[in-house]
Amino acid sequence: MLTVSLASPIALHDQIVAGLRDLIARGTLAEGDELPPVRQLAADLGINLNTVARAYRELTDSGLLASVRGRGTIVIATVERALGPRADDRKRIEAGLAAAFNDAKIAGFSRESIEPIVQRQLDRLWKRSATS
Amino acid sequence: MLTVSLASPIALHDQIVAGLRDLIARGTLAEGDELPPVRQLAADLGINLNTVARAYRELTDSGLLASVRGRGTIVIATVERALGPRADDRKRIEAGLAAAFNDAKIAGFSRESIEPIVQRQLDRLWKRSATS
DNA sequence: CCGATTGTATCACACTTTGATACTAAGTCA
DNA sequence: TGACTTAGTATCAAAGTGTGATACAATCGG
Repeated sequence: MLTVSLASPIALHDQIVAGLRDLIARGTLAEGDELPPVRQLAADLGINLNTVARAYRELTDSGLLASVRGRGTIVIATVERALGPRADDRKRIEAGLAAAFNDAKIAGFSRESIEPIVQRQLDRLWKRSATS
Repeated sequence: MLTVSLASPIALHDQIVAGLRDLIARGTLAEGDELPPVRQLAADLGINLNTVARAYRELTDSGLLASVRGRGTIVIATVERALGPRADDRKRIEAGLAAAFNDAKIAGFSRESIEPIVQRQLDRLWKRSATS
């Protein structure tokens, strides 16, 4: 359900955050769903419980999760948030896309080769009958 | 031409790398162009020269720049690389796009609202007569 | 109440980032 | 050639960040 890589240059807790956000974004984790306890997920991933706890906390601070000591952690964000995107979100997201596209351009991708990748990503999150 | 933020969670040298890659990707910096000396760019940005040197070195290792002690640093990568993208590049780029799109989905963006943003990013790098 | 389970806080260690400083190589000009 | 400037590089220290070991606190079930 979730994996991390010790060899990755990305910090472990950031990998967990990204993985959980991915599961939430695609609807695998929906509002009210319980997450595994920090100790269990840490054991499954072979890492320290603090690292998982930190990821949970960051997502809690972001308003996606809710943790109660002794009870557990659940998802509280629906996939489409009630109030829609804010200006801050847009800026951050545009920066993320720009970095990825710059990377693609320098790596030698053509527009024709990158567009199908983008379409597949969009289809993955915002379901639409496949174009093929 | 380039700015960095001390407040950003992203490391300074990574900000410089991303900024230079952006300039290269959009063609502002082309093959053969000289980059400012590490001391000058460091002074302009108000940071240490080692930080700039590290960014230059990382891009040199990536094959985008060439540095010669005593002479300077130049761009050696054309925007479209000779051999085209490799499998590693594709994986990394897909991961970057997925993270940005997940972010957008969770932030409440609809597919209709994200698509124009994507199109504008693509137009920015792979010029095409504007659709407007 | 007592124990089990869960998230949280504290502390230590290792690695990374950033900076201060010194060194080395290439060019310039007398 | 030799002195000087300009360029990237190497070395070392300080501060910050990531990860882990351990102990603490809150909740639930018997």
